[in-house]
Amino acid sequence: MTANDEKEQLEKLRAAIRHHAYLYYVQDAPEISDAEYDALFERLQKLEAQHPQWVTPDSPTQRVGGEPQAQFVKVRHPSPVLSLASAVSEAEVRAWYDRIARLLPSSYRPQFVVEPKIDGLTVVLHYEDGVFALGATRGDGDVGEDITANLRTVPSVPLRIPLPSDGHAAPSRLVVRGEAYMRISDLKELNRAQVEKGEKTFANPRNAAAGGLRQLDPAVTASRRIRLWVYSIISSSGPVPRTQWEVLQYLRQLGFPVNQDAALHDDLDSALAYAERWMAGRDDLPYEADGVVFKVNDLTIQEDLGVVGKDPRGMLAFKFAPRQATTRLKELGINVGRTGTLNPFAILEPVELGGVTIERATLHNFEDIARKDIRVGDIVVVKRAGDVIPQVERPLVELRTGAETVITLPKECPVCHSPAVKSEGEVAVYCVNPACPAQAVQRIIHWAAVMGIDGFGERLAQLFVDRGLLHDLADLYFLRPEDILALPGFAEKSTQNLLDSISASKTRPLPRLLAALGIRGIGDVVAEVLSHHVSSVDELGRATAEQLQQIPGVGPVNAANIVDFFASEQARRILAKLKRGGVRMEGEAPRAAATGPLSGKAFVITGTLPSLSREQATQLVTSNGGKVVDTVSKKVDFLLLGENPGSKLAKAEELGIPTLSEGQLRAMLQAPTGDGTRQGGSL
DNA sequence: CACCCTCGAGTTCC
DNA sequence: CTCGAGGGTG
Repeated sequence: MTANDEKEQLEKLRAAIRHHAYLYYVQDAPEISDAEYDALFERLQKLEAQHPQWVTPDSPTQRVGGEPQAQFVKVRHPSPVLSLASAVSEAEVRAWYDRIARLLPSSYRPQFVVEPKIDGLTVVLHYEDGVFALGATRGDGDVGEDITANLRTVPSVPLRIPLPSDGHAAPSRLVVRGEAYMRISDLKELNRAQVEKGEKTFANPRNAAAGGLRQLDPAVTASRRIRLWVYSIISSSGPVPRTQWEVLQYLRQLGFPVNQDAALHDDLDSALAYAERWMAGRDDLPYEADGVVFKVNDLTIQEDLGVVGKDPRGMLAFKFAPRQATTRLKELGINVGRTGTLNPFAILEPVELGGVTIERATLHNFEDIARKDIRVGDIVVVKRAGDVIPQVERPLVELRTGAETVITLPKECPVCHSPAVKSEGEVAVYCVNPACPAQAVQRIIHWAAVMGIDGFGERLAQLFVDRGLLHDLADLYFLRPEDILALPGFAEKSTQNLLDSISASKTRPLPRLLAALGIRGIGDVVAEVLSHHVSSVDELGRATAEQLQQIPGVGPVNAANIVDFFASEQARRILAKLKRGGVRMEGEAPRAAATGPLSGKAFVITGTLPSLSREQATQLVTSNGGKVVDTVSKKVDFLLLGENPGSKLAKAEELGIPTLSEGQLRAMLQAPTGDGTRQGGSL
């Protein structure tokens, strides 16, 4: 074989390998087996080894290797690489549309391209004379980092723009923007390998791709199975299509990998419908997406619309509200409850979920932690219960590195360092010190909330305790204006408001008072029942356990809790102080349950009512003889239904409980005699 | 004694 | 909202 023959064969091999790599990585439709591909590749390597002078930078063999770099060089982008404004609801997308429509000629109806928003790392690729010359991260949008050596190892990054099939000539200079990402399956594999090597695992594909591309040693990047999708042209020496849709076709023709799920729509409704449909199937995608991007198709219009900050007006990310996220559990925190319970919570690496950044989440209790085997350092799945309260669902055990630490029961209270105890057969762990300052703060907050001292929450309670102004809840009634005024954030007016609010709390109905004391196991409902059997706090204090157990809803445990409470030195002191402070400790005139058209009926309120606050609605129901309870159960007669109801509605439907609107409730009150309601017996 | 139903307690973020 | 557990019932 002559040298010329060999050179020709070498070129053919390269072309064949490029072709098959393109089919495999870009089209995802290989025509030959992996083994056949490997054979071609080995043959090329051998030829190049024999003729090093023929090795070119765009040869498929040049994807691997390269010298590790000392650091990344900064690269200025030819024009700013913009970011995206985002929306989390259809309403926000429509609001965006309304904003841009006002800037457009009134007769103009924009088309939209909807593209998946890939969870990856934005990269900028430069081609000189059709050859991959420079690749950079987005950085701050103006300046990124040169990661050319690493991007060369990514198989779907064309090292040379494949010759287009339809006669288009590749421009001599072309800069494109794309997203480097990992498939979910590849990430899993990578994490498995990381665990074996005892190295750090990745919580999501974006971190893995970003970590992979920011390796100083390209050989490491090469092992990461990173992929690419390209979706826009940043600059070109040749003609550029005038619409986004044509840009995607053009990039595809040039041989770049372009996501297949992009779609062109003639109006916003159609685009939104497509987006919703596509998002619904997101769990089945091989890659992670965090939403879609809406782009005004006409690029001239996009330019005319301009930029706000770094966000082009002509584009919008429509993110789906994820129901869960994964992040690292950095540390274990412990809260002290009002009753002395030590409650574990997770301190997390901040993660966005449903439009808010989550930094903490409840871990419920230590048994739950043990059952789920949650450890400090774990990557955990976090979700928001009822779309509000973050909780740690489970650890991703397969992502463990061995550096995680098992969570054990606390030995002592994190605040007062008294011993922590767990009684047999009980889940909760308690701080044994009744004088624990953390408990005092919680009891004060509870008192203030139940007695209706507005605006006195955790922050203030903590502040007042720290400053030595409050040692227990009864001290509230001995606060002096000058002490409050000296505190940060308080002036004349706010001081007076607080004092007025405290003063107003001195005369509350007996059930409020009983609930506010914070006796373990005694909440709103039991306090209400108790108030029908005693006329004052003192009378309750004199009751024996046997007497208390006669009261419905009070069993041996609650009876003992009540007796123990009144026997404690601390409680006696506080009760005496409350009396001195002028707090009324008796009920009003002997009370019988109010009677009226709603007698004997139990209501649950859900959602926002048109004209009544929750408190007003409760008042309205109780003053007409009805009862308002918090949870839907078989004993509930009606669900009072407002706007945006929560899960109570589903529960009520399940139990076949009728719902009422505020209007229907009012109509029931108007009715001369209820609808055959039995008169609730007064106790 | 084994269930079922309700209540209490604690929870996060804006 | 969720879970544990108290209280009542069969």
